Amino acid sequence: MKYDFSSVEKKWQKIWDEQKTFRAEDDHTKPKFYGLVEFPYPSGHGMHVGHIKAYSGLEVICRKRRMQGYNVLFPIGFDAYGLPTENSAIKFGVHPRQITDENIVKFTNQLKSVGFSFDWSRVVDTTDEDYYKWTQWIFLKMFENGLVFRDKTMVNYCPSCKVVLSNEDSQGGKCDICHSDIIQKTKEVWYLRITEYADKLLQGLKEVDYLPNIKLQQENWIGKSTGAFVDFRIKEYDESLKIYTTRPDTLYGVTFMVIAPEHPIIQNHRDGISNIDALDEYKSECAKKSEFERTQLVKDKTGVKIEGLTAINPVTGKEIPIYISDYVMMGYGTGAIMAVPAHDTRDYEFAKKFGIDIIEVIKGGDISKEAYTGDGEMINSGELNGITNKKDAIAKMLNILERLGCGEKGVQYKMKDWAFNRQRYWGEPIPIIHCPNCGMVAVPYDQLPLKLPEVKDFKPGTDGESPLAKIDDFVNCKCPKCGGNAKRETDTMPQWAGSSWYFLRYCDPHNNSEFASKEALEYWMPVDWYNGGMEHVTRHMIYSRFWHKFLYDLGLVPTAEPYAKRTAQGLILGSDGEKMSKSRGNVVDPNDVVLEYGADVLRLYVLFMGDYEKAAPWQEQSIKGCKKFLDRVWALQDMVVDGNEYSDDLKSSIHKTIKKVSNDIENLKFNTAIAALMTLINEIYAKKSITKGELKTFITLLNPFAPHMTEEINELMGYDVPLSSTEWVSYDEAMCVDDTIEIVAQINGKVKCKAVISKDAPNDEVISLVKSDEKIIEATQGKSIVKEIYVPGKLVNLVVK
RNA sequence: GCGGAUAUGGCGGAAUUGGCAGACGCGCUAGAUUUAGGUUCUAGUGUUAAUUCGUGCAGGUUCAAGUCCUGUUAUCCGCACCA
Repeated sequence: MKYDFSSVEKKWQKIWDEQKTFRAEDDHTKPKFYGLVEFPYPSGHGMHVGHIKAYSGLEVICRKRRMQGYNVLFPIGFDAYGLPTENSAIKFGVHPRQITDENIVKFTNQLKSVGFSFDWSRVVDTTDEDYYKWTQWIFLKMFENGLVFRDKTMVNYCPSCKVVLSNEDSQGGKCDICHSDIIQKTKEVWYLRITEYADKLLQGLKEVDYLPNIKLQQENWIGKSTGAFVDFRIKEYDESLKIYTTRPDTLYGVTFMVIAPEHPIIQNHRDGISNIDALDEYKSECAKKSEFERTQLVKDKTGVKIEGLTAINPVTGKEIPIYISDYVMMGYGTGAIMAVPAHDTRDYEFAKKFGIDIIEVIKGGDISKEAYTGDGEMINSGELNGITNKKDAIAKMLNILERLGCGEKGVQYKMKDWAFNRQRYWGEPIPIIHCPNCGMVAVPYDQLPLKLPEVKDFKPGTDGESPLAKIDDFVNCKCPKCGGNAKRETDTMPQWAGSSWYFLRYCDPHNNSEFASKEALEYWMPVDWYNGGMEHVTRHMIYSRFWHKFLYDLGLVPTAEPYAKRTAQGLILGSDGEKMSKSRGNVVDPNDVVLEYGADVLRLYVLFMGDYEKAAPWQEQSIKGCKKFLDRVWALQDMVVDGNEYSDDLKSSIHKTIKKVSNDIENLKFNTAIAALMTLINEIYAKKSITKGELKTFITLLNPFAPHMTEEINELMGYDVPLSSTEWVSYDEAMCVDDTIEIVAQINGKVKCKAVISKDAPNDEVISLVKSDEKIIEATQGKSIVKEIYVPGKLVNLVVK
């Protein structure tokens, strides 16, 4: 009987849909498991095989958890605000709402066609009024609590199109649309004070189970550094220039200072600077580069010396020049640095180019050739001379600075506050009103959601305004405080907003009075296991942890951390080994695979193709192996003999397979779990028969991977209870241990022969057995055995001379 | 430049974490079945004349290294020159 995957898969998908098989239960007394995958952005291209791989991992784990008796919440939704939708709306003149709805339908059908066991009653759509009402609500709570502020920033601006552009749309300093030169323009924008949570975000990592490299990336992103703030007196004025350094120990080696071109001290003393024109020109040249580009142009340091401002090194009392250069950023530290050319590569390059003194203060390198950044004995450093330990040197210097009253210990974070706005239509409107009398006023909570108004033209407004700015009905309003005429904020929130709390909404998605009820949150939170892409472990995860921690501080969520565990899957590359992309033309559409091979084969293949956590290229040929395997599983039905027991010659293998599959699934080692099932089926084929009980175990183990076929076999075997409600199989540890073991005999580490021994044979017996082997005798002839090593159950190694 | 990773047969990848390198799958070879092709089944398949050599490259530690250490090269991903 040939397997008709198409009709069988449709049959079971219909049953799951109609019987709501995978709904999370509201019974809060059962043990729960909350498995979360990153919800997709419903793009017009439809799903990507990468989505299938990303979801298949936790899919297998969630199906297994249900079989283990857990009440499982495995939700899905759509992160639907974003530029691509808006751009196609502009291009085709269709409302983004319509495009989004169409795409969501498309994605839903595709996800269902793969048979994912999502709880479809809890779908969340970030662009839904009932959802973004609460996104705005949380934003207002942050506003109330002083975490929202306005400040200036530099944005990529196209003077020809008169719009603000993203970094992506302004690569190479050219506008993506009209190809004219981008300039950096100052604009006042919204910020969320995420830096206030920097330390909490860092500390919180101690209590969660994330992969070590994920933790490391988050730590590096937060980037806590301890150092010192030091004040350098300006000779010409009664003021000082504050810098931040992580290496206060090198203060004696400071021979110049560098400040960011935008540093306010220049504006404050324009009259006293003789070469102000040159500085202005340099500054405007820098304005053409984005911050990222500034980081790229490391090859050649540029800068201009400020004529008219001289700093004084607080410890040596020497006068030192001040330069402006774009390798110093206004956005980190104080926008000014003390330069120690002998011990900092960037400062070294700069000093070489401008002919500035280089003073060695740490022994160990050759500063005539390059900067020495290692440790060593302090020299040329007054009181610090002779200290060899960096920590001690820093401590001593901090003492000196304190005594001189010109410096103190300081902590800096790389992390910047979160620029929380976009000048675009398709996003959550920021619920703030600008009143000429009262300033910034929150939209009252009872007026939420502040709905996105209907517009005809979604194009960005000119002069960097949002399209909403063109709608008078929306903009003009009354101030909720004083009742006077006021104007609404017209910026919308960035795409990251909606995804910063979606996991909370899943707990109670239809609640109209709260973002989620306390009971639901207390039962379901935290997320037990979150899996997603490596590209989201910094931004999305840090942003959402920040929102969650904020809500925790308000007592609105029960746990300090949202995600108890986080893993990440590797990319699926194209068959050419390159990243899949439209432009390379190597994209695989999961639909095609479902149509040609079936959903079970697709699911199996994405998990079998390689280590789940590593990137692997798509190989059309290899899919056939998975197809063949499932065909062999189907054909097992022709070999069934009666009996619910495991037969003697398969017993041990079955127990071992149960153990391996069970453990491998927990460790995301799906490829080896599947390989173990393949090995077992090879054994069954060699034997040409399988008992009913053995087959039942086999399809139970395979069910999370290939649910359609296994449910069908289960039904054909006459079982009333579907596998989805069947208990996961257990194994007997004693059955996994063999009575006899094969050990290896080595001479000087090279394998010479093998021997089969009983599992509890004493050491002496094993060694003498090995020594009596012909090959060993031959190899040891005329030589003396210097050492005998026996690793129980593994090998014997004889060292001979 | 900084940060994170990766490198094993013709290919995708295994290797219980220092103990038989190449599980499992693809591909390939031969045989069986089939009118033929496909499918399916069976056997073989790193390399070598070898008891040889073999996990990007060069060293080192060890009785024993894909695995640990030092250096190095290449590729991929992320980035905010992080002082």
